[in-house]
Amino acid sequence: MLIGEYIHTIDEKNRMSLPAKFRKELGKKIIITPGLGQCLFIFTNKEWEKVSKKLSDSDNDLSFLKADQRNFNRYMFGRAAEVEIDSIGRILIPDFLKERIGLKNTAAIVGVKDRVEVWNEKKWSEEKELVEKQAEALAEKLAK
Amino acid sequence: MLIGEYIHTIDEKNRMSLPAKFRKELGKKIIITPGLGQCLFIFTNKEWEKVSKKLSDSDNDLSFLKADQRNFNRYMFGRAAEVEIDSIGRILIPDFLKERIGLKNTAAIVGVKDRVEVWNEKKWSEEKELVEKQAEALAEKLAK
DNA sequence: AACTAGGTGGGAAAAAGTGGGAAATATAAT
DNA sequence: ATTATATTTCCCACTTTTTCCCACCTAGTT
Repeated sequence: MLIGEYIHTIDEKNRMSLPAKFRKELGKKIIITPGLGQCLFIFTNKEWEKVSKKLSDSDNDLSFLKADQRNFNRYMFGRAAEVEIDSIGRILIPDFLKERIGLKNTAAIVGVKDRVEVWNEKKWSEEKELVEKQAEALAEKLAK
Repeated sequence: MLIGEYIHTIDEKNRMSLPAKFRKELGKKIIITPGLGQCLFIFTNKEWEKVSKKLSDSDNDLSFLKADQRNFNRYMFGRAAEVEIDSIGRILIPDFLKERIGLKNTAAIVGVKDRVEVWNEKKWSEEKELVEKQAEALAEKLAK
């Protein structure tokens, strides 16, 4: 199970090492896509096949005839990347994905059960604060 | 699987190199046609056979009016071109297809599962923004 | 202190992308 | 039919990017 939060560097060559704890589970190749919200999703190959099968109405070879389907597939596949993990556990993050979530020098890498999320470090800490506050409020509400 | 986005040049001879990552899957010959939306579709030979079979099959489930179907087929087949990939991975893009989608010096080449789309770079980034905005709504819609 | 493990950085080699000239083919003009 | 002109194809060369490998740094251990 992929859990925990790590802050890693993205160097000038767009390389980012994956947390050692994640490597075994992620395998040799991963799929990295824009996620919902301001982050990227990293899927294992297996996980991705599940996801993509669901998304792309697989018993319709002509899915491109439907505008909605076309747009969604463009969104999901056009902005995904299949990435190899190198011999020491690093991946390359394509520029177009870096740009999408405003990645610069450092990234927050977060395990979320069966996927990994990649955040701009600052945005991640904001997100955390937000979620914490909501959690506290929720807790109080529940305490009553 | 064809995924990801690449920006390539189209030179004065109408040559455009295909992303190295796509070449294996695309093979030696491809079919390039006007796509739906402001882009071109590139299919592998195999994929094209599937698509064209389905499209021309008169008892398919597309519930087109006959005239509509005729026109659509004219659109898809009449302007499709079979194109060879040269020894270093480039193709020639016919002028009439360039004109159709307003291609100039650079193109966005986008893998969408089992087809490739070619966009005017600027239009592609506009399209991305648009789809991004619609994505959540779309996801919900498709989830149904 | 030396060792190990995880993370970071950099140089050299290889691959990918781009451009341009010459040969081959096609098109047009005389 | 022949020459001239344009277009396409093939090949080579340059530049940039990517990949591969090795070295270093830091923190925790022996």
